[in-house]
Amino acid sequence: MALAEAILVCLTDRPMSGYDLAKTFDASIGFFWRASHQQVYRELARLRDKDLVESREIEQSGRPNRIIHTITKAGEDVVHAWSLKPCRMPSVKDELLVKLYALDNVDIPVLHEQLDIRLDQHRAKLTAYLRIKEKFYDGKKLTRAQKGKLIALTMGISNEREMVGALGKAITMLGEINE
Amino acid sequence: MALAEAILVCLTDRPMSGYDLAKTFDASIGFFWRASHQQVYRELARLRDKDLVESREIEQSGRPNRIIHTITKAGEDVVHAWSLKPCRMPSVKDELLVKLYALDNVDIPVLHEQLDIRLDQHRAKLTAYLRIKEKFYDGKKLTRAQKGKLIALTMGISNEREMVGALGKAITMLGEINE
DNA sequence: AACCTATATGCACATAATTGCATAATAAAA
DNA sequence: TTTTATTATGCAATTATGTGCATATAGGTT
Repeated sequence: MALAEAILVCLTDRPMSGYDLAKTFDASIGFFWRASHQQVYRELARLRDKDLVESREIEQSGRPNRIIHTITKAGEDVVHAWSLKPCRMPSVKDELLVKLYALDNVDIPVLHEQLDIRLDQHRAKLTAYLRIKEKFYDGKKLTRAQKGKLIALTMGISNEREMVGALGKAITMLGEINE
Repeated sequence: MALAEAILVCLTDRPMSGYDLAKTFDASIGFFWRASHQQVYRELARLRDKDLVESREIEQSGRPNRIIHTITKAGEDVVHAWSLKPCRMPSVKDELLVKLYALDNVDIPVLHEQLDIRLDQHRAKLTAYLRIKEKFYDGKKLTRAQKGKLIALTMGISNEREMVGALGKAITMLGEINE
């Protein structure tokens, strides 16, 4: 249910359209909570029904009107209440690890490729995170809100770096099996 | 959809009851793909409908009869076909990181506690994984299937170790904000 | 005596997520 | 000239996941 809260959190920063939010979920906050644009629009409708956001339409010509969503007082209260509730452990669901676990029932050269692909994906993420850190955080005077985002980003970086290392090791171990 | 495949993979090892599978999902394969016993029973019914497993009942007295599920040839084919399909990136959804991201809208002492709790959870996981590695893999002669499980476990260990380190660092960074 | 754990199965309801579809205009690139 | 990307919204159907409930017995603990 924390998609609602993630959206509300974004709106505490500034009022946004569904489109803006969807983009935000493809970048910044999406590093920690992934959601598609369809999910965002659906959740926005629910938030509006519960009066946690207020929506007003901005006329545009040539394309659909923008609908700008603003968090309400009730919405802010929901965010605060959520911040007090314990966090769940993110549920582990990784097909790649299941395939390693099931090594005897799996095509090993294909698995090798899949590990390489995953390694590239984590390398790409790491590069993206490092670029953001350098561009927006390094050597800058930061507000408290920015410091929070930096802590989250730092965890992301550490995570991706570890995955790159661990996948490299896994690929080596897998290679040694066939010798 | 890989719950179906995860179950089938377990059944390639040996025929099992739903209860056995549920226990397996609380331990070994559950480290990489989490599922509750309700999910397992429901998925087993679906696998039976598709003739990917064969189920036979074993009479017992005093408690419900055991239903032993055996993977069929069609089931093995499904596992093999699955092994050739590309793996998805596990979808990131971590409330704790969202709370850090939203630092300005969050109760900081409570967040501090939540980070401590998460740190303990990862420490506990790390300890459990290390114990399993020591007990079942270290200094033993391993089959290929076991080597696969060891690679997956090694990645799990590396992951947990990194999380413990990163959370420690995050807690320090959070502490420095309030100074 | 009351409670907890293990064994063993599963339904029903609710919430969440994915996938495909649908619309509609502009501007730039191939 | 056709295709693709960008802006902008959203529904419908399906699949997946989570939560609570329900049953039933044996054996050990407080």
